[in-house]
Amino acid sequence: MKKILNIISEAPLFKGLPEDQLYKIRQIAIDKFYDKGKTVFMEGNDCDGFYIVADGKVKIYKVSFEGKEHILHIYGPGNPFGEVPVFSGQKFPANAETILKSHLLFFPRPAFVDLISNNPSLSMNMLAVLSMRLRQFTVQIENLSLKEVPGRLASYLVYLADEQQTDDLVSLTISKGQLASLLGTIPETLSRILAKMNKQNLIEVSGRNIKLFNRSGLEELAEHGKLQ
Amino acid sequence: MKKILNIISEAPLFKGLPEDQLYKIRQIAIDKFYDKGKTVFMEGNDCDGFYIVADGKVKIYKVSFEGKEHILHIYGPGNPFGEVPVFSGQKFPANAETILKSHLLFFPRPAFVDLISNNPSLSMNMLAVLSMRLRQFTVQIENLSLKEVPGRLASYLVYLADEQQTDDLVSLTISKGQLASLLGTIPETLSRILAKMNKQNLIEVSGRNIKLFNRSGLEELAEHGKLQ
DNA sequence: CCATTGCCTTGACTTATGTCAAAAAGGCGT
DNA sequence: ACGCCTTTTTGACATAAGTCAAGGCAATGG
Repeated sequence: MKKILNIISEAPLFKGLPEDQLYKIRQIAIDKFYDKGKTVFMEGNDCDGFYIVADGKVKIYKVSFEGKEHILHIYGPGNPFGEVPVFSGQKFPANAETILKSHLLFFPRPAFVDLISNNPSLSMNMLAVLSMRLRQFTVQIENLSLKEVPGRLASYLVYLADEQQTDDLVSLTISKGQLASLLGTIPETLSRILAKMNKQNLIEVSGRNIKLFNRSGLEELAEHGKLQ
Repeated sequence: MKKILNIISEAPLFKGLPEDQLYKIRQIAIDKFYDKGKTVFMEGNDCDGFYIVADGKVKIYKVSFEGKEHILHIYGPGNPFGEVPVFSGQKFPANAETILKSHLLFFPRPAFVDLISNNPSLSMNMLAVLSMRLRQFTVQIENLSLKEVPGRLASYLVYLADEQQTDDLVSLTISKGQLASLLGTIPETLSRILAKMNKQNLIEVSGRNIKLFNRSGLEELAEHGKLQ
């Protein structure tokens, strides 16, 4: 129970809130447990609340008519998801599925709306979180429309290195198939591009571990595209 | 002056607010006038506030290293833009430029943050607006990664027909070059696809007016892709 | 130790879309 | 009506990336 309060207090959404508020928030949160590969909600479902990942990992994705899947985000501990329709008052715009055994906190819409409309600093936090999301989407759209796959991959690798605070050895936290989907491409293409980057001594791939030989080269690639 | 209050009261951001609040909002808004083709802000600029279009039209776009431009949105009267960094506290994530002679309302950040943190229903509105934006972005990303250009164009035409409340004759409010950029492609490709759709009796193009001969065919195309 | 399963890679091929260059079609002011 | 400009269309071509099919690799469990 204490651990949960910890997660809540460290989630971006609730950061900096006074302790009594955190308690109230904990009180309206409902614990939900999922095995790996379980659906949390599906596109078109009515939204009765949103989630925060306490433990595990969740992918948010859309599926094309032909069944091709595109992953929009992968969220881990502390990240909220499904909060958009809470405010826009519509159905879920995408699917959510656990990719690990997960523990989620569910915040029912009415209770949360109540909470937020009585707590300015919570609503400011919420605005900040949504704004960050919008910013990330802007980057993602830029990547999809302005860069080719090698550029997107390079961005991702640099981003990973940043996140993992290393400048030469990153490890993928998702399968290559999922990475392909996250980058808006297919496994075959990803595989070929990784091989090409290998050949050009930009990186060295062994399984899910990738050594970055030439970080500035990757950054350049992420910026300007072309992997001749 | 009265007209401005009208615009404010009808903007989604401020819809449903009590009159005294609208006055306060009007008081912190600064009028700015731009000729066509003027830059409002550029990517990386410090954000000192956000804008609402009172009159005219503004494009939000990103530019790739090679100078290729991708339009993210086009906003008209009543739409806010540039509000993301107000809350995420960062620089502008994209460029904004008028595509018509425009009258914008500028809301300085400190005054607006002040306003919002003292007014729960304004912050709820703001949350709803940001959520809608996120939803639109989700659709846009889906389009870019899951559909080919014909599908994206078909979506856009159906959307336009909806917006213009007609089921057979729509008129583009932007140039074809700009439309291409909005769809994440180039004018040549757009032109060819329009010609193809013509040949298949889906539409008839004359200048900026497009007759939709087969709306359900377009909807199908928007869903499933492929224009054989 | 082998077989099964899921994940990843490779090869051959197709196709959508971008590039470059030039012509055609529209606006607009004089 | 004229030339000047921008926008749009067309054509020939190049290429990134998807499709299909097969094979390799690694981990897991009998």
